[in-house]
Amino acid sequence: MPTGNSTSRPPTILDVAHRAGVSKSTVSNVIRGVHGVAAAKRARVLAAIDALGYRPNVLARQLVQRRTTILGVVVGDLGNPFHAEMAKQVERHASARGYRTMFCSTQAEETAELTGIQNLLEYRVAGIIFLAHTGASSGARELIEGVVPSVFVTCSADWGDVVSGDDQRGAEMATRHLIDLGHQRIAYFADPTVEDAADRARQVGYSQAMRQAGLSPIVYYWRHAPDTVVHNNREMPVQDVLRGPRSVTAIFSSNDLGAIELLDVADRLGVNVPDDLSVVGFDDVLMAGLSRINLTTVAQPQEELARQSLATLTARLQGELTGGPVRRTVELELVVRGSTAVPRVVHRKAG
Amino acid sequence: MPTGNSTSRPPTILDVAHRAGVSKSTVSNVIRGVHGVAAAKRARVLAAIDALGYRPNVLARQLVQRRTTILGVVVGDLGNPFHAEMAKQVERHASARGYRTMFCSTQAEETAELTGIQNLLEYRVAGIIFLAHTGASSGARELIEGVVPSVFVTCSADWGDVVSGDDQRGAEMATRHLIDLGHQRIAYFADPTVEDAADRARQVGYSQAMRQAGLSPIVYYWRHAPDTVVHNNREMPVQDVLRGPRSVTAIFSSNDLGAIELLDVADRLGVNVPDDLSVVGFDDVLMAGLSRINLTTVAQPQEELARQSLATLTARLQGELTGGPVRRTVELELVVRGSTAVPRVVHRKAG
DNA sequence: TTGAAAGCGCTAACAT
DNA sequence: ATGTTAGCGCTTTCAA
Repeated sequence: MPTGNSTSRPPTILDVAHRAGVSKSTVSNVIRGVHGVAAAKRARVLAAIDALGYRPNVLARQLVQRRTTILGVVVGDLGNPFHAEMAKQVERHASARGYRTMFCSTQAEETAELTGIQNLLEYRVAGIIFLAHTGASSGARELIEGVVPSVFVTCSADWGDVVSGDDQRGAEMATRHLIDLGHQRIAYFADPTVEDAADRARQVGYSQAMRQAGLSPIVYYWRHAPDTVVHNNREMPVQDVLRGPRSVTAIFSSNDLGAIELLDVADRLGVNVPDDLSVVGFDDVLMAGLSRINLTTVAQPQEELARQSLATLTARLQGELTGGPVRRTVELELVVRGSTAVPRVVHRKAG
Repeated sequence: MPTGNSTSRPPTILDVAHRAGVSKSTVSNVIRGVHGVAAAKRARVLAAIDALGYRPNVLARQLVQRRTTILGVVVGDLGNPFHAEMAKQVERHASARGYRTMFCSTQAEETAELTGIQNLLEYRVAGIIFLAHTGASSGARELIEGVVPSVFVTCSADWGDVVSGDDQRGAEMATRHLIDLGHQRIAYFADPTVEDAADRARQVGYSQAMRQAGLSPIVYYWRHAPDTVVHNNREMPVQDVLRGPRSVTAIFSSNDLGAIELLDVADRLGVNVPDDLSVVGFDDVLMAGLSRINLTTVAQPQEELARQSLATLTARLQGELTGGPVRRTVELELVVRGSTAVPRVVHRKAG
């Protein structure tokens, strides 16, 4: 039973050694479980550890070993349910593999990301997992490359390992689903919070599916705040896309949050989903499954993504994986719910 | 410009000293910004630091200082949007005060919490912030008390500082809102993911408001999975509460997630909200504000909660706050949305 | 103002 | 099988 002495400093390995009447190496050997410590001594050491409430100082250990078991996790916005869930899964898998996680939140600001990375590096993290990355400048690369391995999950950089869903294929599935339902005027809505690389891949998948069906892609870049959309470098209100002469019968949003926002706007405008407008999202966040949201979406296997990223990173750390960046892609799945339906052609003609 | 030498070990303070032609103490003085280093030497040191790409090893520093600037954060479930947002705010405020955060996710399991705490302690965290706490045993207390200060945010323990919303008052407001609308059969739904202490306080607020209005409290403990509810130690399907002879006209849920689940069930059963059933939540998570959810709820000021917790913890760390546990309470606010309305008395009578 | 030296708590040779 | 010793990279007296 530990002496609840709150004023004294935490006991060290030396305190244990003294109490057990052995050298500190022996204590160290016991702690690290190295073979070849006499049973009697081992017992005495264990007893001393228990009596003193001794807890090894990981900082000291990792200082001499010159490597930590801390993993840096760069996360964009924990307020975003997709990111939060990814963070959770990453923490879970890291923890299971004996690593601790040090989070650094960037709010998609590059300066925040850069100072965050510096902090992680000062703690000599063993590796860095990017759940978001603003690849605006080469700042991150200059800080990290050749120092610690890093893996980009659901985001991308050409100088590190990448684990992500098959965005292009996912977008194709989503788009084809809408085409198969009979839609022809199908727009792609790019949400600004989606990573550039992912957005591009999804756009490619969308455009290819459209062209293969003889349809022309229409891409909108969404600014949520004033419910405005940018198309061909021109701003216009979202409502003009949902109604009016430029209106579409279906929208594929680059993520669920954008899609849900779209449902909100549609509701306010009296545009009925799915009768007047079909909406498909991307990610399959928890919210999407609520009966009131009921969003058709492309599901990302977050658990699998986290698993793969940790497998990749630990492989690098253990030297099992060497050489240039690898890229792992996991399968996505279309989850059909109630936000998509056959277009109401009659209405179109009448309008 | 740093030499991108990927094979060499990171430069140490000694490398910098050699290159600058000074002693390592001088380098240390420059790094820590202590006054009284000759301008010329300072410049040489700075140049050497830059040339080498030197980055101080925080582990080494904190080993000699015998204290870290790492804060442990015990979080229940990052998949829960309320927890995720709290985690985000806590990270933000910690970071702003120069602390790093080490997360440990517990999934409401005590063993996970306990091993998590041990890990944090091995890293010699300066303090621990609990965003969730299973106070089942005294395990956590035995590990932490007298070792590092800890603050319980939105949860509770009698041996540490507590920062939380005024749960009782919040529950009173919610209940009174329903009473004022004319409801009489108002139930309290306890969601299992809400911390015990918070749940109790909310129940008290609810019960008091009910009794003051001459109404009798009805408390249900909810098991989401099989849509079952426990009342007076007897299990029954939720639908029996929404319809049937035991039905109520309003429900106050101990959190938003439970309330949203309730909306789902109501939708499935064809029970109209708010006409047939008014629902009030607690927390005001992002989802609650979606037009399709539109939940009346008691808002927790998460940013303020995080701010206060960090203020409290850092005050302890700097010795500005000493003595027994303090308890800080922040004001809550009722956000009236579309899930509550005057009860449809006609319907009641007819049913 | 600067440098030398003694640790912080631990691991990992190396002796014994 | 156990103890001795030399660091890990840094801060912090203490002298000079």
